[in-house]
Amino acid sequence: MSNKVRVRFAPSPTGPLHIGGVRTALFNYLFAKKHQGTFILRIEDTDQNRYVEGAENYIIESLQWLHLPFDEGPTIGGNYGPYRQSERKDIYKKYIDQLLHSGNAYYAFDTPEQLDFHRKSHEAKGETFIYNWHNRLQLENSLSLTTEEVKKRIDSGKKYVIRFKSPENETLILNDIIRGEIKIDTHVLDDKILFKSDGMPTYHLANIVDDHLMEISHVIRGEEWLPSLALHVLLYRAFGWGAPEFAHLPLILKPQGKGKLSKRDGDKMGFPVFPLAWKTEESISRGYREDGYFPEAVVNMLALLGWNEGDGTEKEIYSLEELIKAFSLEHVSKAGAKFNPDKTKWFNQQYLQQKSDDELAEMFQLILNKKLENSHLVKNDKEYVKRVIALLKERATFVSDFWPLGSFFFIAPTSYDEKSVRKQWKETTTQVMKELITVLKSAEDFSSSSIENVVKDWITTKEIGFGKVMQPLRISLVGALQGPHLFDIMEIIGKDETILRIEKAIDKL
RNA sequence: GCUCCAUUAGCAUAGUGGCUAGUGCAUUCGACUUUCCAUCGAAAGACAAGGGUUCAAUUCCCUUAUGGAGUACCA
Repeated sequence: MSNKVRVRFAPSPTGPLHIGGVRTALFNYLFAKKHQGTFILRIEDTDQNRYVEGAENYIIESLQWLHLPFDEGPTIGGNYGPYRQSERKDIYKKYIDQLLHSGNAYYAFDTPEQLDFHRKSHEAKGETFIYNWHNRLQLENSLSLTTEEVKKRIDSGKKYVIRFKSPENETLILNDIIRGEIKIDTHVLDDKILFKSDGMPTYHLANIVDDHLMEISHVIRGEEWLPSLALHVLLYRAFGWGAPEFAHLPLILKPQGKGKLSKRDGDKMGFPVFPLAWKTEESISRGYREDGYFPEAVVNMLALLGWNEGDGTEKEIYSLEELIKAFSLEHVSKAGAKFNPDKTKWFNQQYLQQKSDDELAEMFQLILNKKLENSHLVKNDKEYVKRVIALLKERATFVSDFWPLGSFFFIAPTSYDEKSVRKQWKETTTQVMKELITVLKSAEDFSSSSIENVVKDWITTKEIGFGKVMQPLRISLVGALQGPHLFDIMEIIGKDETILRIEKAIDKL
């Protein structure tokens, strides 16, 4: 085995990729790139019953969207292929035979019904049924049956599985990069099924064989695999292979309460748990991409879920390149990381602030085109859009925010916020607004600062009071008491439009 | 039940055998803006409990509590 870093992300194509899976992919990617290693995508489709059409494409598209390209994998190939386990069936056959011959595995004929019966009856007595050294001789397998009987059963086409013969009494010391040493007694291990009766290997066998053949140097996976680590290490030993190093990532926990993050949490609290939207006949699950998140923000958020650069750094915004540089498995925390949808939004906001007005204008234009079917103001004036964005940017989190934040730059208000009107539009207001129109009409220079001077002078000399002018004016132009600096708005929409809107407000209110 | 893993403020985390335990989000209050927005400033808030080891423990060890994961012919 070479000492080059080779890691794999090995999802099952059973549906859309969960955000936890994406984080696992990300950590694998970061670790690989940090060490100039290879990032491999391997599709673990040994369970034919759970296979979902389109899931593999979904996985690949997700990685593409997040800019986490794999170096080897399905569709692009590599020197260690094939990269779908369903296409590696013959390989597993060969290796399970090896285990059978060396006495590390055995045939078992117990039917699912029989096993189920055992489990149930044990449960009734408050015990757990474990298929291992303490009872394997009482069950139907090639250890308890005669050689002839075993042969007879196999020849007659009776279904069987192949189980691992786990050692009876031994204390294993396992090593995890994140957790350190883990001790486990083999007498509590059960004889896991390695080969299913449908001729496919289970995850346990397939992942060891593939990791070995693909020369995987580090296995970085979710914490849910920790209980299987002993089995896997034992398997490497049974094959006589050196084992890769292991790192088990902490779980991603739901925002409130306990337990790991599930799709339901997202639905309930209104945030996506998938990178991309996923449509089935029954429902649509939202995705970060469709919800308007930037891939960089999602990556950044995910990277900080269970990892921190350490050394008291206060840095939170990392580009992918910076993450690669800073990442290390030693700084991955052991405790589960609670998912925080608000923080995710915050990251998106940070990234939005970093983008240029130009870039944002281009993205916003797409939304604008749909909204502005019959606007009299502007349709495709990029400069205009850019000026608007410059004003709105700092209060936006998503590109889609620009519309609710600043639709009045494109369409005159069609209605006025009732509460604001009630509070700010007094009887005298109409008269004040009429005078204001005269003042504005006289303004030659309609730039923000110069209108501001003119209006302020007028207010002071007439002793009207700022609020009495500015608030109704805002209502006239915006339709509500919100938006950026009023004089900036006036400059952008222009003199004519400004006066038009005030007249309209006087008329309507 | 059994096995394994975890536990710093509401949340995410940093950090250390010994001075006031650092940061971000959220919260509260101020400033600015006559916008319950944004920005800026400030405040409040934590080492799960008990026992050791030690001159000294949030930091090392044990127990308890709490939580999580696994316990499938699923991955």
